[in-house]
Amino acid sequence: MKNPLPFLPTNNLSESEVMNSITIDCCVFGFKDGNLEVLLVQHGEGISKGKWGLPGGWIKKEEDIDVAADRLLSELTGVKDIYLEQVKTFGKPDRFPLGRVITVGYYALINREAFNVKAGFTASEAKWYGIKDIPELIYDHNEILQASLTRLRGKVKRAPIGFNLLPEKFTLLQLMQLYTEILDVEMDKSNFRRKFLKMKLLQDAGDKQQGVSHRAAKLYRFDEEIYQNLTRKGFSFEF
Amino acid sequence: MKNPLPFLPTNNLSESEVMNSITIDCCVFGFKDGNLEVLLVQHGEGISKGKWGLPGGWIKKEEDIDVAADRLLSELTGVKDIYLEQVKTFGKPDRFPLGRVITVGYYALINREAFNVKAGFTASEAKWYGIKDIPELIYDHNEILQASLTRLRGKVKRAPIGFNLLPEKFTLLQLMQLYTEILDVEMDKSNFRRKFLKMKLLQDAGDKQQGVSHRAAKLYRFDEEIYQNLTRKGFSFEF
DNA sequence: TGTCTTGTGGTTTAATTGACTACAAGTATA
DNA sequence: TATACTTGTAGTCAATTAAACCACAAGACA
Repeated sequence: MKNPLPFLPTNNLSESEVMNSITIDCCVFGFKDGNLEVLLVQHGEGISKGKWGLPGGWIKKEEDIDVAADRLLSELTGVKDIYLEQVKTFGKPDRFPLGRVITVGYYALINREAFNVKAGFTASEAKWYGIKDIPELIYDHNEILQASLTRLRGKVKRAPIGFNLLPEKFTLLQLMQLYTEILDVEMDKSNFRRKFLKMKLLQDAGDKQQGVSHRAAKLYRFDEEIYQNLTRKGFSFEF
Repeated sequence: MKNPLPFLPTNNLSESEVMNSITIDCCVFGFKDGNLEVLLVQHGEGISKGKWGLPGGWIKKEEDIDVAADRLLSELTGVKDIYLEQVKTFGKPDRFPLGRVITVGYYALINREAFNVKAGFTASEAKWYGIKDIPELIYDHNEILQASLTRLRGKVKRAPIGFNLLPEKFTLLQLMQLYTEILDVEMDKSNFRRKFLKMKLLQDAGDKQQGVSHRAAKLYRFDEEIYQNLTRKGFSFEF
């Protein structure tokens, strides 16, 4: 059966290898210098040439959709086991201009210090954009991005997923800035400190910041094991 | 193009009218006598004959997926404008035994007093099951139901959607029982009362219960307008 | 030495929660 | 008519939590 939609990039997959009416689009979040950013790619071919959009691609015929999202992401970033969560499926009949394509939206959180975006994927270029400086994107990608952001904001209050955006060791102020940026609220550093330490989710890393021009802050590490215990009881990060 | 999956019921749609690799399944919640229930249908034809599952169906080629879910539901229940929310898309390659079919899961909340399930749909029979008495369902429908329930539990704490399960006028104790049942927690009627009234979401309906063998309780009504105002500020139903 | 910045440990006060008590308003029935 | 029974409604009180601040320590830098 011929792929009825030959106008979409196929990520080096032949047309017969993929499902022909459903794709995946992924909103990759990163955090740098206190700013929340999103990884966008510039389409190098087809009708969207030159425009920015979310990275995405086809699902293989015998591939789980979560696996497809994971594959797409490691093809793009070179990193495996990225935090990934399905957001929503977008299915307006006219969302894609050249045919009916439904897309499953995901968002991902990555530690920007630990990877480099691979060039040459299906896109000619990839670039980080600050969350407040998102340009007009192709198709309904602005809507997907907005839904991802809303989901991230909700999730971050109920589960400690924010750590996926930070390096392994971090200071309490960095953590607070992360929450401040994601939730877009001001908070008191002293109250944040007390509240977060009381949860006992953080492990003292032993050492301190290096090379800063002020008093060096203690470094902490997120303790996955302790978290698993707390998860059963459930807890909240309302600030 | 011939529908490659002629073994699925098509809800009176011809094969050429639908997308052939994607369906919708819907978990319909109802509330009766203090119990949370789910509407299941028994498949009357095909390989799943005799087994129970969630109501579902195909998406038309030019139809938004949310619209398709809404259509499916009003075909089944005869009620329009039912509260409906997309939960998640399920895409394991082997979830459906006879071919690759991805399904978008929704859940719906309906007021059981306001409708009758229509017989004859794609199913030979439809029946309400208590949330604690769900049988083994076809395909991955148990998983879809579980995800829907989890989503409902989360959502009900952050938005006043529970009212969709109640008749227009209800007592505070009915409302509390609804929360008790959905969240599976005990609560104090007096504290519940205080907390809920403080939100000022409820409008005094003016009259009282009729025909009960005890002191008649005041009836309340959910005030959509007031809710819209509060929504902007955000609020929580933690009990 | 003094000043600047950021980190860290507190206090104070108001608001919220959870557990509980008391009683009011009806119905059923003896 | 009186009594018990059930559910609705109101209020108390101790314990906890949250928000707004304050004070100072630890280093860097001039």
